[in-house]
Amino acid sequence: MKRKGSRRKVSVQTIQRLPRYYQYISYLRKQGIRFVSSLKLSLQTYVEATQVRKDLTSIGHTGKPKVGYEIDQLMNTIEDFLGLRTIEDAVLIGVGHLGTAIVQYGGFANYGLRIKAVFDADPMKIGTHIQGRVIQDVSHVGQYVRDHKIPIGIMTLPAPGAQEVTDMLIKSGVNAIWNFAPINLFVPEHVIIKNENLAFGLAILKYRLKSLAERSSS
Amino acid sequence: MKRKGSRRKVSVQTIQRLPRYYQYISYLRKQGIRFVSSLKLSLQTYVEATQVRKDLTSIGHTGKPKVGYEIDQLMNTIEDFLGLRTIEDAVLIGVGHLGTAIVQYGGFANYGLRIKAVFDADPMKIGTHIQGRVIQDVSHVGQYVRDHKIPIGIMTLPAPGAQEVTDMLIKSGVNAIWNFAPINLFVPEHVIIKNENLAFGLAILKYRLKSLAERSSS
DNA sequence: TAGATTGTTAATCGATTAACAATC
DNA sequence: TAGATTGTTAATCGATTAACAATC
Repeated sequence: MKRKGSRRKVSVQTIQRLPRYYQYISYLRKQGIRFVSSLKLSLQTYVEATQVRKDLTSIGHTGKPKVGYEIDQLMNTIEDFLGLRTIEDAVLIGVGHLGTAIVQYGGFANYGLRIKAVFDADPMKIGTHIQGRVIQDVSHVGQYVRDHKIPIGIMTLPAPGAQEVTDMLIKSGVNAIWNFAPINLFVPEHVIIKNENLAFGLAILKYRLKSLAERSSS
Repeated sequence: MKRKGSRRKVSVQTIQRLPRYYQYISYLRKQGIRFVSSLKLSLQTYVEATQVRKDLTSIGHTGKPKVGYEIDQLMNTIEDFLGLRTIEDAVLIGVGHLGTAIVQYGGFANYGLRIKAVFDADPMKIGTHIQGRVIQDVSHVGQYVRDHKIPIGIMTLPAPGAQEVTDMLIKSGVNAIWNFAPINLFVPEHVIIKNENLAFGLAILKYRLKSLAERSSS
């Protein structure tokens, strides 16, 4: 394995912007468009054009003056950088509506996620099917993770019990937890945790609405 | 209305951290705990204690040396600052699994959101019920928004068609769009847009997994 | 070629962190 | 009181922006 020289560290801000560029160029590509400029990316993502160029430079991508960035190439670069082409297996725990939405949504396949098995605690659900998968008893998830060396656990279960199941998954060997339960899950240092909480986005939306109302009333 | 003097502008970073503090202190409060220190908040949210104190100062909240912050008061301050106590009405368009999950989740009520009516394009769904609401024909949503002066539209429909429905909502007078369709929606300047995309979180998780693998292999 | 667009250096800006006095 | 914890000023750090030369 050759190293491409020690790159400067890429900031978390840059990493958070990359998926947004990626979403847009995926869309352009579907339309058959082959090149994109930093200015176009800027207008679409509300990131300064200079910042776009810096971000792309920082992950080792270069464009052509007067032409811009070749979309196919850029997709490859971003996919490689974020590791989207490595397909990772996951188990999902909690087959409620949110869990079902995640299992059914085909888009995650593009990001290298494969949901291998789903689990629930509800005896009424266990044994039924969803998207070609049998819903299994959550008490068997540890064994499954161990047997299949699953690296990712997706938590779409209610908050009570979520930490317990997380602990079990980690003991069984998962490396990462993608958490949608409305609770901050704790994991040991060597485990990756991504806590999502839909209410956070709502809080920010409400704040902006409030600010809007204050502005227009003054 | 008295003004509390012109406060310095609160940064977006601070605003993004507030919901995390809020989640944690809500949890503490349920346990009957009355005070919290900046250090405890720091350990829970991975924000430096100094930063926590600065954030709280910046929204006009003060604590007591040696005691910390009174949780009830702090909840009030954050709720007021973010505007969570103002209850706003919303319509939701797209009653798939994600839409259903959002309608059913009781937690949003704490953030001042009331989903008044739900809409879908599927004739099989129109007329059926969900959580005490009749699913209405999406072609009537504009009229509904106008008649009831609804300020928020929640988009949980597939990407194709999402922009059209958004345009209609805006023409009918909504002030804000909370978008879960996997597409960047465009709105005029005076309208608030919050684009959510679950895949973005996944991309970041994948990146961390990749980095973890690289570290441990070297 | 002329002009558009990239890549990069330098300047700015603002967020974070460190240090510590104030105080309950 | 002594000590823990807040609130704030000053220092640092790094991200963003501006400017512009390079170049296709």
